[in-house]
Amino acid sequence: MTVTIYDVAREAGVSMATVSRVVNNNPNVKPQTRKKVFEAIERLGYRPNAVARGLASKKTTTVGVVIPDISNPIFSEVARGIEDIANMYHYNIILCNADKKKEKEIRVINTLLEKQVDGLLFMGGAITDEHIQAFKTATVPVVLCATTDESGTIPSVDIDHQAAAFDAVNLLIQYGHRSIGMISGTLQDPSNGNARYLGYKQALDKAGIPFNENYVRIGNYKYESGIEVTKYFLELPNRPTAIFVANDEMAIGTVHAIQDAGLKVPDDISVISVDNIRMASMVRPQLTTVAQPMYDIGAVSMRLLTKLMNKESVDRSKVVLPHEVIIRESVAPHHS
Amino acid sequence: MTVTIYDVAREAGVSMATVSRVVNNNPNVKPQTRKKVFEAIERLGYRPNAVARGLASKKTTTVGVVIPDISNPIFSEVARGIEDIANMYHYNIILCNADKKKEKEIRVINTLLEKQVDGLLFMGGAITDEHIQAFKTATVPVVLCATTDESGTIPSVDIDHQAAAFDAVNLLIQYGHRSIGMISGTLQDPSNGNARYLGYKQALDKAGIPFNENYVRIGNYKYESGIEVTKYFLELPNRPTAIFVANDEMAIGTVHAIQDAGLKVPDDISVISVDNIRMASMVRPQLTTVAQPMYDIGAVSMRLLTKLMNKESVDRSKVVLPHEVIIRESVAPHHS
DNA sequence: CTGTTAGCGCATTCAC
DNA sequence: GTGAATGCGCTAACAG
Repeated sequence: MTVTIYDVAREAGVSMATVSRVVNNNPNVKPQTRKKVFEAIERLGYRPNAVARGLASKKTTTVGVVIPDISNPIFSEVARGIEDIANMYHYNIILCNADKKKEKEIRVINTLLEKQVDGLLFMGGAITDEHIQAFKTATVPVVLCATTDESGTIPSVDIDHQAAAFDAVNLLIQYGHRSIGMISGTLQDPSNGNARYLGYKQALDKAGIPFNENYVRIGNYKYESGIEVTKYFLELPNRPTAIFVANDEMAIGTVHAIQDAGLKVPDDISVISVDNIRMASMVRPQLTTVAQPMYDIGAVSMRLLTKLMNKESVDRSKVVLPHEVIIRESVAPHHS
Repeated sequence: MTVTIYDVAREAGVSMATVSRVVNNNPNVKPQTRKKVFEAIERLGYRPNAVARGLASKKTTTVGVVIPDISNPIFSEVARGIEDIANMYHYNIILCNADKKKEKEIRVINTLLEKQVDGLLFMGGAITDEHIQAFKTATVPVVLCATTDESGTIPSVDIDHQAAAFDAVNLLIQYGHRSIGMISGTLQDPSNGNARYLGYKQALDKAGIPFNENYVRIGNYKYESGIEVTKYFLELPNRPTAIFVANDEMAIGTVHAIQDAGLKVPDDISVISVDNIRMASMVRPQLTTVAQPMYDIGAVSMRLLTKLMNKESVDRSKVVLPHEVIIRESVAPHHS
């Protein structure tokens, strides 16, 4: 039924070792023999069995990528970066969606490890002890991308979320705003949600603006959430003149909520966020935001992983990529 | 270094066959023995090697999914449907992005087949002879989702794109529009791009509206493309009063181009499209569009694949799921 | 340059 | 219920 390397060997009148050599591009084969083998392969429609190869060689040339939420544009952009570099180094990648569920993340890590991937890339999300535990059982290298672990034991590639948030809020302050609201993500995630919150506080602090609890509300990173929380701000007796939103998607909700209330962005209220997903320039006004180099985060983390898999030495196993403030149309100076 | 089934056997004082049985939930094991084995597994931190298992059993319990463009929300939603059903039937799925390149699609199909997946799901995109050829070499079942092949030889799950387009344009006509532009995708793709074009023509035809070549322009499904093409329409001496756009993303571009020109949607120009991605309701005005049941397309195709993998008989191997016109805010009656 | 020989880690007969 | 033996398809020494 299925044609094996042995069938090819017989057909070509050589040994299976030779077939293996030509299939694996081993140079130690006479061109003539190589040709014979290729013809036999063609004739028989032979397709190498990666499973058998993996068992024999103890390498699968594939890396597992766990993606927290396949429908989140951030992660899909990171995935592109991962892929391009993976292809460059001739690794296959297998993507596993984890649906934002911690339990599923752990499960996926384990099945990936069972499948004997040569390395693991873990994207996004908060890193808990359970994660660390799962990573520890791995005999292959692991790198985090677009997230970090607090303990700092696992190689990672990410931006400095606190600094990014700081820069965003700081821009608002430079534009004369002093009543600045924030729509945050969950504070439970230290590497991301909480970091952005800290950046916000830090910027206020530096400018000598007192922190006002009523100016901070928690959203869930979704568009609808942005709308909802913004309504709260709009009903405040002294509503903020600018809002810092933890991600672009919520920020679009914020813009629409403001517009739906008959106000204008940025004339009445300025809005700034973080991420710079494609959608950020698919709104009117276009979003001013702090860009995360998503593609690069993916590319660099994959490159780091290849080094680790090759047992090359790496200087820093925790790399922080630069972010950039992208000025568009949603922020204006505050006129008092 | 790595602990094998054999180590567990020794540790538990049983044979490897027994360990294999408990790992695979074979009922023919005395509870007491089972317990001993589990303890040994725990103690040693044994993790089954899926590669070895795959070689021995000739099954990998994983299905390969090729996704044409991971950053396209349509496909990621379809992928969710696939995943949920796959989990339900205890299959792992490995996602492979093909970057909208035919050459890469073929390559990915082949590596997936080499990896001995138990089945293959091919998403989106035009199906060429090369694809068919690649599928033919597969010894495992293949199903297409969100696309169809013309020859009808491969099982598939999709909507009737022509009918969907027809319904969209028909709505416009019922609202009194007779000057209806269309922004199409490539006409090279029979199952999708061309089908929507045919639906447009069909609707005009039925209403006795003469077809006007200048009212049809080809875009590339991207936001920017929607903007660009719409500008062309706006400069037409007798510009259309309504535009049918082949997908939501371009339609958002259309809406913005119209607004940027100082006109209003839908008061001045109505816009309707196809897909109903999340973003369709993240614009002002919210898009009236024909919904594709993306999640269901994924779920149904995965279900179909499980049947095929089990060699169960299926009644129809080409299933067409219903679409639905979603009325929102971007279409208004035409006032002459 | 090419062939022979051993496994890789496990599922699966077939006995007992 | 359990164990012993065999082989899945291939790579990797090793020998020649």
